[in-house]
Amino acid sequence: MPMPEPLSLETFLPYRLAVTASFVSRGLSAVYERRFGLSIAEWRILANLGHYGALTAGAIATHSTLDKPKVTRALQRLHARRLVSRKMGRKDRREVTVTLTATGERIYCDIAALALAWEAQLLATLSISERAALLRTLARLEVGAQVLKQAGDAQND
Amino acid sequence: MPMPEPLSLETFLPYRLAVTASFVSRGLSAVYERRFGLSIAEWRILANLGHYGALTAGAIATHSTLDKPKVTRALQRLHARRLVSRKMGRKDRREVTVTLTATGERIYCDIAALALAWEAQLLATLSISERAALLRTLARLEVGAQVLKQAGDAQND
DNA sequence: GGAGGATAGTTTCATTTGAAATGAAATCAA
DNA sequence: TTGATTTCATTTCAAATGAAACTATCCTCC
Repeated sequence: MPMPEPLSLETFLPYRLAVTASFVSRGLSAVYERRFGLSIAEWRILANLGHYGALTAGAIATHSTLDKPKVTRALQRLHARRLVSRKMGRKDRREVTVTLTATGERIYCDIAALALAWEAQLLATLSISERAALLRTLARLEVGAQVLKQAGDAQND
Repeated sequence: MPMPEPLSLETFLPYRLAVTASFVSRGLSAVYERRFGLSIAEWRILANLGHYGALTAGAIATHSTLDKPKVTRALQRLHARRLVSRKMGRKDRREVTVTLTATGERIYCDIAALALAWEAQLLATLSISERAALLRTLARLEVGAQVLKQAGDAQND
């Protein structure tokens, strides 16, 4: 006797979320990869610096959910292209505070405009309330996933 | 004069989607990685085979949005563990048709049960209609992103 | 003050990745 | 049939990845 089919991929949320995020991410990155030669990590860092202003490398890693080596390497490339400047922390000299250069700021603004236009097209079929609901739901899932993960990890130690 | 700040990462959908998907994906994978020693790619393949039945390697790649080398390698590992069996296509002998073995089926069912339980916990804070709305919205975004990407690629050729 | 321990960022190195090349088989065209 | 073209899966190889080790600095407590 075949088991009842319990897991339908079409409606299994972790799967749908991963697939959608992958499509959206690749669609958007096509916009800036080709034109500006930036990786996803590099663009995320520019976006965080553009949005929050000067940040330490660690703060970038936290905000962007990139791991530390990725941040270090992306910053090296961005620095080589003179899109960011680095300054040793004056109080804590282990810290590196990173800022957008004028060129970096310009590129950030250019990409931000393109990214927002792309997002607007993507969201065109959703109503305002649907967009709001989506963001609210995503935020809740993010918190929920973190809580569940911690609970699971704690159980296995 | 500073430019008006247009791009807020807190509400920029591609970013939020990527972050949420990453948290959810890692949270869930913790459930089966440790207990069953399966990578995300391996589990996705099991899930597709369990759901759709026998598939060719190419069909798996399409359904799972994994690239072809990843599918090949994951199948090699699954085959070495005797969780899947491979059979040369009878009509087209380049094709490889992959099926779950009895062991594979059993592991798939075990993980499916765990995955569904995990999903249920994750979704506990959402109402039925919120869940439905989320799935509907994700599906629309997936299509939209594909269409936009094709439009963008066409422009740059 | 200095020993022990945390913390910020970098580097190392074994593993993973995926774009492109390859091989093998099918299909099309002449 | 033969030659050119396409398609399926695998392999290759240069590049990316990330866990763990490392360096430099800071902090704490005796």
